[in-house]
Amino acid sequence: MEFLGSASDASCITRARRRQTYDDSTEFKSKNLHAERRRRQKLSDRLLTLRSLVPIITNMNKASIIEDAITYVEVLQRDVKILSDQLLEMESTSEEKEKTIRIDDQINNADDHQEMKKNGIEEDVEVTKINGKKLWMKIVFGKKRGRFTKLLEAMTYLGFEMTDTNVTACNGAILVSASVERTYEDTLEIQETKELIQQIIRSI
Amino acid sequence: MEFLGSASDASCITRARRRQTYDDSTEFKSKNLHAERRRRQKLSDRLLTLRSLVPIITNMNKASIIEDAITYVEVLQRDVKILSDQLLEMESTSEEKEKTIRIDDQINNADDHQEMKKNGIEEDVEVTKINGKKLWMKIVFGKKRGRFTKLLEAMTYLGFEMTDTNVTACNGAILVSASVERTYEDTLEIQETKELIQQIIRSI
DNA sequence: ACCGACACGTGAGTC
DNA sequence: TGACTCACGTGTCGG
Repeated sequence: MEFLGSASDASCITRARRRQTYDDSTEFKSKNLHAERRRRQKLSDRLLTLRSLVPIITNMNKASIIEDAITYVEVLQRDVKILSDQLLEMESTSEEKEKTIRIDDQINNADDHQEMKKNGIEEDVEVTKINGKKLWMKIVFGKKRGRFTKLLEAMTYLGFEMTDTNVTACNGAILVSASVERTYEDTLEIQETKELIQQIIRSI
Repeated sequence: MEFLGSASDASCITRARRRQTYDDSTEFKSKNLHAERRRRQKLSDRLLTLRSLVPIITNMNKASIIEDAITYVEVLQRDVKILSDQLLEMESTSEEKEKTIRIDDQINNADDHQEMKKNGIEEDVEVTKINGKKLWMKIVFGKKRGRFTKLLEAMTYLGFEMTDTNVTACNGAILVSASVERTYEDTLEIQETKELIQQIIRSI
């Protein structure tokens, strides 16, 4: 029932200001005094860590800390919702786009590999050397829409210069024979060039 | 200094349990008694609204409420980070995809008539006679996806046999020069052949 | 009976 | 000075 207690330290939230230092020697009071102190300190610590998580702080008050935490939680929840919605939307549109591409692919370059193989023709790339800078190559590949143009583009882009090109299309296959030299490279490795062409064909 | 105060209501957080009802009639104490009551109530309200925002609640304790709020804020922050990262990644990959598609389009089917004409190149078909059964022809036409293949198909279908074909693609145009002879027809009219080729190009 | 959580009233500090 | 916040000690419920 007595009021004057025995509180020595009082760790405040706002600052380390010492307050209400009482005498501890006189009389010992309630048994739950220390427990209550611990409880208060725990709550203050929690409040402090909460405050450390909230970026925007208006006041150092307890109530303000909680208020700021409330608004921050609301902001975070809204952000999560917005972000997940955007992500969902993006995924769906991306899937649609993929689908469109697939359909596009199917419509455009419906590959005649079947027909080609049915007629006993197989893909083939042969490269032989004519001289140091010049190669001759024979390429047989399944007809796809735009595949030859792509091959030309790719080889032009890669610096190949094709001369005396001979192209024939029959039975769902395209045969290309051409002399090739690379513009800005003095040596042309046969195997390397062959693999490059195979890679181009595979990629288109 | 007196302890027995005048607290009538005590809105607890955990439940609406009435506690510590004191007598208000006896004596009036500190002036900040009401202010303190208001402050406590405000803080309790804030804590309650904060609790309403947190989905996972372990205990109804004040400290537990704040603790749960802390962990929840951490989870939300992590979620926001993860989501924004995913979104960013998706956007970049999507942009890459778009870019790929654009490049693909540019390579494939974007009819480059505009670019071709911009570069001073015009469609052209020239046919000259080599000998009775053999012609030489030069064809310049705007690049479209599959146009060359179609040209080859059409000419094969019409019985043309092309030898020494030279194909170049640049600036959105395709130039084809080739020697041509018709398999099962002995005479090849120059003007006729030229018009036929023009018709083929127009039709595709 | 013990222990934890709570609201209370109050003194003390700050602005 | 007054308005405000804070920590304190305490009584009192509930488990």
